[in-house]
Amino acid sequence: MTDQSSHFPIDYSPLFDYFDPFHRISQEAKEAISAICSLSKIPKNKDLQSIGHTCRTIYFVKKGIARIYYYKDGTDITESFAFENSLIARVESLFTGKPSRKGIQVLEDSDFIGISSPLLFDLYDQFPDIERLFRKIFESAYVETVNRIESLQFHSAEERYHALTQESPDFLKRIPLKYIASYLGITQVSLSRIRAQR
Amino acid sequence: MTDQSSHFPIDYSPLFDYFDPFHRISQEAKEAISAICSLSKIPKNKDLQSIGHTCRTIYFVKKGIARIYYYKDGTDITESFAFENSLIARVESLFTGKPSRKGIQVLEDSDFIGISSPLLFDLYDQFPDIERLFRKIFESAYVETVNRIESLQFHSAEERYHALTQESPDFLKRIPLKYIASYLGITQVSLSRIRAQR
DNA sequence: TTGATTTTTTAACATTTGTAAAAGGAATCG
DNA sequence: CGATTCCTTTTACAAATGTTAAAAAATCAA
Repeated sequence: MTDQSSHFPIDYSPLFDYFDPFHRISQEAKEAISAICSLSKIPKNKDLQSIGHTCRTIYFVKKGIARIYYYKDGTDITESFAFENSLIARVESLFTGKPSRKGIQVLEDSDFIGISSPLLFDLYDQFPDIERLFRKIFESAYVETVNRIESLQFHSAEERYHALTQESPDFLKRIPLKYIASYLGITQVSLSRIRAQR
Repeated sequence: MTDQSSHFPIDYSPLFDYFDPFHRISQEAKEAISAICSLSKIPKNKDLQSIGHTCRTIYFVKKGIARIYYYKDGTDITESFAFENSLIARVESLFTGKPSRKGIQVLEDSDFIGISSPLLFDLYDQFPDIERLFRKIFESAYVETVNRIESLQFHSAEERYHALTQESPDFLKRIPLKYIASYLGITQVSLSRIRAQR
């Protein structure tokens, strides 16, 4: 089966292992979350979510890599990447309910656990611990985003590239450089130049 | 009284008017929040919070303007501004509990309502609606930050400047250009050049 | 494997942005 | 008011990054 959602029995343990450090929730709460999840297997280079649709699913990357991208004057720009054991969602659409100009594309054959966001938000009323869990998850994502601004605002492209190679060497091995360039806010040509410097 | 906190009777209505569109809370909840607030009056150019301290207060700007700033290789960089009727906090410290390399400086004689964050987080257990209110406030701030990344990542300095003049003409009237330049991620000289272009 | 396609690098030149220093203006304070 | 200080602009030059096109390298599919 490819490019399909499934309701076959799914192993949710990686998801709950990911949740645990943020906030512990009851077994009952875990079951409530499981009930609003489904598995998606997406082949390399396909879109998990297409440009123009409103984000109503929060994805957990079980296997593979994905990126959020959009077009600016016809050129493809990568906003962010997500690796195994992390969440990915177009938050500006998730939290506003407006259609997103961004899409999510898969860079390797990947498996996702999709959590329905409208159903999740309904669970918040019933399970305050689920609300607290996701509050903490998004607070943490917010902090990462603030740190990223600092990087874009006043580090040179070269500094940003070298920081990336140190923090996540995996990036360079598994992601095409053309995607890394726009993620760093520069062109492919500039990135090649930086790489050639030593 | 200047540069001092006060527990004199404070008019909290602007704060609760600001909260309302995010999430309605009970009168009891409002009183609980009021009980953990205090007023700070800070004169122009002074620091509301200094570099190196851990953020334990969320500020509401009642009057005036403030900015979050830090030093990169000795040069002063503005991360963000806050005007009347908005919140300001160094979230990377607020949510991690670590000391902040950033400070908050006041650009005009200003009045703030300071909300103690440890006491606020305690209220979350007692008042789920307060937790929900702040969850929504920070989700909204998160969305703004994501949009700012897009601006820094793939708009030119000139585009960013013109976007700013359109979105918030007030910026230009009330904030020294040297602070606007670093906020846009460029030097004062570059900003002057852009401004001179027409 | 071969051939086709995609990705990455290189080159040459244009444009943008940075740096340092000086000059002009504006605000502040006694 | 005058003097000082701070802010903004201007100038000249340097460095970084963008643009376009082509070559080289890597990847993919038959």
